[in-house]
Amino acid sequence: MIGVLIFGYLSNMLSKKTKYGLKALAYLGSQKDKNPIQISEIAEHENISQKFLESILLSLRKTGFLGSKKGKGGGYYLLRPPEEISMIDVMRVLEGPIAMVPCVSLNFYETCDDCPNERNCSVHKLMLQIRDSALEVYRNNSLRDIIG
Amino acid sequence: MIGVLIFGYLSNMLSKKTKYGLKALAYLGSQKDKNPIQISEIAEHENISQKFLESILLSLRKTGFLGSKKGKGGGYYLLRPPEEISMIDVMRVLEGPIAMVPCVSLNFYETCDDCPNERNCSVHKLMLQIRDSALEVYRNNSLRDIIG
DNA sequence: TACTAATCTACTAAATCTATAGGGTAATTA
DNA sequence: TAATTACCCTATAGATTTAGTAGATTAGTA
Repeated sequence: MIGVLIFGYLSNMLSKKTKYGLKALAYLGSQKDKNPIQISEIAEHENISQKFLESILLSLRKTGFLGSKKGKGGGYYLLRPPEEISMIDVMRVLEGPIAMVPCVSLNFYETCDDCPNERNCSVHKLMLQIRDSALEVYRNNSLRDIIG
Repeated sequence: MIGVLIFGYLSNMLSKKTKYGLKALAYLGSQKDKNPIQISEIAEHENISQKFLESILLSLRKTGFLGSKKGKGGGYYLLRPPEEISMIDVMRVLEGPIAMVPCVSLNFYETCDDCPNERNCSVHKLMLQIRDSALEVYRNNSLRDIIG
C-alpha cells in the first residue's frame, strides 16, 4: 500500500507558513539598520514564493510584529528589537495552537466529542506534557536567540 | 476570509490514527487478564470507527506491539507488559517522525531544498530544541504511565 | 464437514488543507 | 504624473486524512 509508505511526514509537520514567517523575521532581525526591507528581497534571499510571503508578512503586521511602508523605499521592518520578540507569541500567530490536541490547548481549548472523561484520557495525559515542553522551549527563545 | 479563521488547528495536530492507536493500546493495557480483545469491543468502548481502528491495530501488530488471533475468541492483545512499551516507539510507528521538520529528524532526515546552510538556519535551531523536548517526554513515558 | 466469528486485504470516495498564482487597488515618493 | 511598493480578493491543483464497502482468509466449534 503506497499510502502507508508515504504516510508519516505530515501530521506533525511545521507548516511552510510558519517556516517562512520565522525565516522572514530572522532576516529582518539580522539587518543592521532599521530601513524597510521589500518583500521581494526577503523572498529572494530566503527562497520563498513571493505571493505567499506577502500574506504571511501581512499577518505579522496585523498582529503587531512588523511595521510597513508603501511606495518607493517601502517594505517591512520589525517594530521591536529581536530580544523582545518571544517565540511563543510568534508561533501562536503563525502556527496557531501549540498543543497538538484541542483538549490540552490553553488558548484554543475544546473538549473531544468522543472522549467522555478528560482526566482519565491517556492521550490527554501525554499531550499535556508535550504541550508544556514545547511551551517552555518557545518561551525561552527570543528572535535574537534563533538568529545566527 | 473564513480560511484564516479556521486555520490554525491542523499543522500541529495529532492525527486521529495516533490518537485512536494510543487509546486502543491503553485499553488493552488496562485489561486484567491477557485474553484477546475484539476490535469491535475496543471501537465501541473508545468511540472509534471500527474499520479505521482495524487498520491501526494491524499496523501495531505488524510492528511488534500487538499479537492477534483469528476466529472465535480471537482479537488483539499486547505482546509485552505496558511498563516495557515506550511512547517513543509507539509514536514513531503511529505518527511517524517526531521532528516537525525533516532537517532535524533522526530517522527521517532530509535536507531542505530551499535552505542553503543548515547551521545558520533559524528554523532548524528552534525545531531542534522542540524535537529534543518531545523526545524526552516520549522517552520518559511508558504505556503504563499514561493509563489511568 | 459445515458453520460462524473474527481478522485481514484491497478499492473507493469525500472532505479538508496547503501552498501558490493571478489580477487588481491604494498609498507613497520623486 | 509616473513609478514603486504594500495590500486585498479570488481561485485552484494537488496532497492527505479519514472513513466506508466488499470480500477473502483463518480459526474454532458443533
